Amino acid sequence: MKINIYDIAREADTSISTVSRYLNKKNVRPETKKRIEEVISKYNYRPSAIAKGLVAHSMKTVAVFVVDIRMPHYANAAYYIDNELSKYGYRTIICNTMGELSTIFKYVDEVSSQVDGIIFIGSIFNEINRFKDILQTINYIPIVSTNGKIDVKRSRAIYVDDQKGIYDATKYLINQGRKTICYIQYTNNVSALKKAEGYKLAMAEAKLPALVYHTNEIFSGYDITKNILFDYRFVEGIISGEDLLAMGAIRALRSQNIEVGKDCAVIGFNDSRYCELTSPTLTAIDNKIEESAVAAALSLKEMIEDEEASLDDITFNCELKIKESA
Amino acid sequence: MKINIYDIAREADTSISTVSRYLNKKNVRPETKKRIEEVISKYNYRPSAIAKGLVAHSMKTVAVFVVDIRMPHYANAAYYIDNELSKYGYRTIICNTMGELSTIFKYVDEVSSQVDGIIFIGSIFNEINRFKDILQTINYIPIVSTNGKIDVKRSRAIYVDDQKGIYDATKYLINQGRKTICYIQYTNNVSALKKAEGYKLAMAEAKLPALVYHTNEIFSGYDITKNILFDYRFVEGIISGEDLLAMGAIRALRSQNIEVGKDCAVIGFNDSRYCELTSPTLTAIDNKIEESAVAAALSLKEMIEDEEASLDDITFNCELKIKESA
DNA sequence: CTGAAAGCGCTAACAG
DNA sequence: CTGTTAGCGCTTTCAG
Repeated sequence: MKINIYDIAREADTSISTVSRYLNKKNVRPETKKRIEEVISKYNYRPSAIAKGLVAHSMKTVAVFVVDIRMPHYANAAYYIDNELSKYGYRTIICNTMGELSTIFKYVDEVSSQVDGIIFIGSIFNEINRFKDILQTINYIPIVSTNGKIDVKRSRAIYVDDQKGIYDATKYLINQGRKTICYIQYTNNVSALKKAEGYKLAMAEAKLPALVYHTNEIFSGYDITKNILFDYRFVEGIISGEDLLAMGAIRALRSQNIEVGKDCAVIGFNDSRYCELTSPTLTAIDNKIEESAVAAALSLKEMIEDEEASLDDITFNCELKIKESA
Repeated sequence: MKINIYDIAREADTSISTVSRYLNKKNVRPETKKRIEEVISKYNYRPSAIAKGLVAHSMKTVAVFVVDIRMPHYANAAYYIDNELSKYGYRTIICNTMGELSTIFKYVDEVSSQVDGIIFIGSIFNEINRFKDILQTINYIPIVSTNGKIDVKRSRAIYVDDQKGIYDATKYLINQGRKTICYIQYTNNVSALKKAEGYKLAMAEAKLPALVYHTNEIFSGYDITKNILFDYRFVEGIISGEDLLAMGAIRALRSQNIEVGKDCAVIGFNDSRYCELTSPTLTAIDNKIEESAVAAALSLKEMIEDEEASLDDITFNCELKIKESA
């Protein structure tokens, strides 16, 4: 039932090398070629990618590590990476780690002997650097990471300057004359801290108090904003490290009949397409997911195919995308 | 640099079979075991998954075909599938097809010789049935599909009764005394048509006119609703085949100061968590993504591991999740 | 408990 | 242009 190259060769009355040559588009005498083609299409034979992989030392597969593919940022990154790499014949294995070290370890262990390279999306994966044995197991395979750098031989980092993005956005609100501006911080990972830092910096420069609210639940924007309103009834601006939190904030503000964009400005982070769906539409910091994902994909491909590929850091800048909420 | 089982055996002064046994947790004399362990951890050796795969005829990998991982429905499905299957040591390859036949073919061709099974998410993949040679290439591998059935030997279908879901939702609005109820249809695939059918059925039973608006752009809810309002200024209900469209509808309605949930009810489809983010929150039809995805994953696993596994269809029913918009 | 050897399905010299 | 043969790195009999 499962047919292999020997079966094809036998039935086409030739040798496996000739079949292999045919498969790899090398020269084969027309008559022989015809016979091979017939047998192949008769059985709809497909050469085993695994056997091929064993010879080539490559399955043409990469692993993409994310926290949770359900979150827009990761879904987008995974999409653009897959889209780019599939052009070159690479397949993408998704690893949902939920940010848990044990899960990360498990996946790294499983895929490291199977993939040509790994992309880590998000600063959380910096945690890996604390574990020497994990670093060891991926020490010689090409690694690309966004917003962080993995400490192995062949590692390249793609940075997006989140901190400056938030800093600029905060400035933007301050320049509108707003004073009571709150920041909603999501999680405590490196990126989250940097973002909050951007906010604090801008506020400090304007001699305004930093009002940071913290959450680990991405859909809690509504609830957090309730707290904000309890503390600061006349809040003039809310900036958040995640679009979804900002969307929740808009809902909370509107439920109190606070005019979003006027009484209180709201700014999100990511500029996912969901920003179009709130009323008013959400002004957000575009952190260049597509650009950075494509850069990650291309970098990884180069590192896989060229031992000498550049390992220089790449940095992108955020861009504030003004819409209705600020 | 890249070390293999021979290297380990040599340095541990034993044979590769013994190393292999150790690797597969079979009995090995304690002293030998100790030596092997030392060498393995010295080099941080990981057995090649590819070579293993060649012997086992399995890479413990499945492919999940979606239209676009960026859409919540697919991201959720992929998440739950990966989550379930990873418990059993399977990895998930994501194939973003954008619903294009050529892309579907390309991916099927590439992965069919590499994966243990395939899951197709969404009725669009019914299209495959029109192409005999594609069916041929996956004829013997386990296939699970949602909202559709692939015509191959080892195929199992998971259905969610979308039509009834929409029918019930429409009824729900009708029972509220609403008469001018519009439906926004997304794409023309089998599921989309069935959903629209559910709406039409309910409207017909109530002797109300079916008002169907059509779009192929998932973020066009706002624009479509502008059209609806142009045609029916006093529309009393909008039902949509996708949450995102309904979210856009809410925005359009509110921009016209139409009270959503009272003047005009809005119902979405999927009941993704984004429904919590609009104001008012979106009432939506829960089409049981988690349940069906888990069922798909489990079914596929069974089919992979047991030649005789059940191939009976599985059907889930939708559930209307009432929130503020209806 | 252990080692030798065959084999998984393919590619790539090498000799013809 | 073609066939033989030796791997690729494992697992799995089969003897011992």
